[in-house]
Amino acid sequence: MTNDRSAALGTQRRFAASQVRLPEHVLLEGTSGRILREALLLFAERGFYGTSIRDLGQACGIRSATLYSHFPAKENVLAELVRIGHEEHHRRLVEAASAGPADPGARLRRVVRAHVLVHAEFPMLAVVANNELHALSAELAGPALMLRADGRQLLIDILNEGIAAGAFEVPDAFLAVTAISGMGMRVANWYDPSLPYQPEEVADTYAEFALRMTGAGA
Amino acid sequence: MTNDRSAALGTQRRFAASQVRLPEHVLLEGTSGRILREALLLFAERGFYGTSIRDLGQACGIRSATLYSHFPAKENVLAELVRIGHEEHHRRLVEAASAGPADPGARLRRVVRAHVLVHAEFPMLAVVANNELHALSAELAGPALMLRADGRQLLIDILNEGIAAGAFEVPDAFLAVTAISGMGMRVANWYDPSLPYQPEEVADTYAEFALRMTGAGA
Amino acid sequence: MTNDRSAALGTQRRFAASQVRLPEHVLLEGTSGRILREALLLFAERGFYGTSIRDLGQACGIRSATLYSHFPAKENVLAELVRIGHEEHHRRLVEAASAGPADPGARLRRVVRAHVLVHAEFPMLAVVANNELHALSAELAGPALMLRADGRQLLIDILNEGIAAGAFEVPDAFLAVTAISGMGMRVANWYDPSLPYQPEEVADTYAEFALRMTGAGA
Amino acid sequence: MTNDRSAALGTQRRFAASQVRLPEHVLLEGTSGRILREALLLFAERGFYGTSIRDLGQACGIRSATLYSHFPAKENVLAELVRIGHEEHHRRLVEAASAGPADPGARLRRVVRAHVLVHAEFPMLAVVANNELHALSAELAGPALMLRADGRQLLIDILNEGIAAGAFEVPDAFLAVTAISGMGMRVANWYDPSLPYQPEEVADTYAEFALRMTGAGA
DNA sequence: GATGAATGAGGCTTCATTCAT
DNA sequence: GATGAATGAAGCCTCATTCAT
Repeated sequence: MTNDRSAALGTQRRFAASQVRLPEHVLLEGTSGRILREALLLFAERGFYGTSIRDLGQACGIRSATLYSHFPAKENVLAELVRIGHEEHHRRLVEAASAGPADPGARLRRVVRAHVLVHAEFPMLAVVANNELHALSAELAGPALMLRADGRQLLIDILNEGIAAGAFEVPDAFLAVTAISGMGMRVANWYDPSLPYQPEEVADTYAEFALRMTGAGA
Repeated sequence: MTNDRSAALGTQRRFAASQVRLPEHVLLEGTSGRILREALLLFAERGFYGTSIRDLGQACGIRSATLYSHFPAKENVLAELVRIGHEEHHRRLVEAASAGPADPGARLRRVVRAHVLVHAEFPMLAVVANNELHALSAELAGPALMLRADGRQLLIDILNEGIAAGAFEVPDAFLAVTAISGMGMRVANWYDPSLPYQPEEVADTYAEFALRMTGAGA
Repeated sequence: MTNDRSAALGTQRRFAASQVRLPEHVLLEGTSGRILREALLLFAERGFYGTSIRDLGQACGIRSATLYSHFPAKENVLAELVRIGHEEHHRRLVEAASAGPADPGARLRRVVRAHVLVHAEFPMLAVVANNELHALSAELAGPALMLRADGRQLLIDILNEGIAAGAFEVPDAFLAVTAISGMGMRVANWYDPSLPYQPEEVADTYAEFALRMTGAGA
Repeated sequence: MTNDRSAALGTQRRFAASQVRLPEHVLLEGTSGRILREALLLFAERGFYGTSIRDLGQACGIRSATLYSHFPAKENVLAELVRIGHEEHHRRLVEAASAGPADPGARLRRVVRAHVLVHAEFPMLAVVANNELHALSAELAGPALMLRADGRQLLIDILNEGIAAGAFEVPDAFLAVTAISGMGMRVANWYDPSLPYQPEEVADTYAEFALRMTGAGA
């Protein structure tokens, strides 16, 4: 670890990443896509309430009124980003849980890798999805909250399975889940492609940490 | 782990705690104290930009204009909360690092305990300090950022020390720091006194997790 | 008179009628006709300023932009309705004044009948023509104002004629005109086909009232 | 009747009066009063939707934001005017119905006089109360509608009473009420202090008209 | 300390209209 | 004829802040 790194971290406010990225399957063409991309950056940097629609319009090169040709309201731009973020996260978690050997250790490793990877690959999206959810109405936040609960349950099940199978030995399963989940979520706040780590390296290392926490480390 | 717990977690937006708490040494008498306490709740729930001074005044039972008899501006209310949060966090970290046996494992355990404990005891304060910092001007955010960097360095030093001494064996020291730091920070988002865990239990368990991550677990 | 009737009247805002009607000779085919009919309802209910072209487009099943393929501007839709309303009113008044016995009593009866009839048969049109005229530019409002003045003069002439001939005995001719004209105009606000009165009944009765007012009642 | 008069009437859009008047008991001091007075003129001239809060603020010599120190919303300014108008109208009607000789003819004369008088004395208020009610939400319009229904019932009762007592002979009581009520309401649209009629003259003459309509004329 | 009134700036959103497709 | 996207203006309202009382 160099001082440069800590210096870089020291000035961050909400996150370190500087590149706007969205999952590949997300349509980014046209004005709608432009709006989503610029909103991702602005909402991540300044928060939903800290971003005015004039800010957003200016970033997109349109008048703020034009925004309403593409989204019903400002809130719906956020809702779309939150949806994309949660769906991508959930999709990867589910895929990781099911694809590959079924033993708890291998599953845990795959799921933690996926969890971390999505936070390292899409840090802004994760920051927005995790930190700006409170700005959505209950109606618009609902789907995301359901996916979130589902993903958490997936991790809980693996932990319980591993404990039941004698593969894991943890002081407390619930706390293990919060710890594993939490450390992965925070990756979005500090990871930056300019750091000398590939997302996969972080994912692998965090997976190793998770296995060590469960007493099943290599 | 029961489904009840995960269900309760599933509805959270920014944090689970419901009780406003500030460190004991913080003066909370008079209108100024009332303002700080209500601001803590509102900023944690809705964010700085999502809270108007009218909201704040109403919560305090005063007109918004009265606020200016106690604070120069809205931003200074946040700055004060951010200061309190970071100072408490830093004070505890430094104290934990210095008090007690000097071997890396023991120090790491004490520091992680302190880190987690402050997030479990003052979840709202931590949420505000961690998530609303971006709403402060560089000038007002500066002191907090310095304390934050200092605390992180403290953890880095312990890790490096333990590695040098052969007490710790980690894939990567930087990633270990981010993981340990991150899982502790997220405690503020899910911990709630109504959960069947005392803050100390969480702190002890997370410290155990940290030691396991460093290969020095019990 | 039952309480039911007065209760029904009690909830009215601008008018009681619920059926959109326009004079038979008005072309209502095609999209232009549809626009006129829907505008009649909306302008009557909410007023010109209270109706957006989006509202109007939606009611017609078209996009608001399509409206401009049929009318130069929103104002011209109103102008057309105002024109139709005033022309129909004027045409009927003139016809009533000229067709039939020339004695003042008979003429007054016919003219009042026509005046009331048009308000009972086309209440929405009358409400729009009478209440929304102020939303038209002077240029577009001009023709309607001329027809209106002409119609009023027609009534004035009949009154003066009857007075000169000794057929009428009124305290004040001007006030008699305002009273007769006014009570007829208000018919548009309360008449509803669901009431147990045919438009002709109302017209006959009001004509009788007018004659009584002039001292020439049956 | 001169041509001048009809010419003057010919250019009117919504009403002829040019002087802003409110009942004497209405507090008109301070900014709130100023707002009410200017709103009365503007709403009468251009309608509620045709008047922007910037228009209103400018007329009052304040910024539009200041309006919100005195009224919760634009709609509440209208609601207050509507309330004042309906209460004044209702108060006078009730007073006229009860004060004086109880025979139906005398009561009818007094009530019609009151009805007309209030429309001649406060033409703008009447125009706003009668024509802009549709711009109020159901909640805010409710009280006015109740007063209106109550006033109408009062007239209905007098008519029925007179008929039962043999004092009146009308073709139809309901239509007599609509005619009497309607001709009085329209006074607000044409009466102007510059006309060579005192409000009392109009009221007396219209009362005479009403009595003639009921067959009880002098 | 506390407040009501005032303000300038700006919030989000809708307005009527245009135009290339 | 019809439309989706765009626009400049304007809609109502709330913002944080000031200041005389």
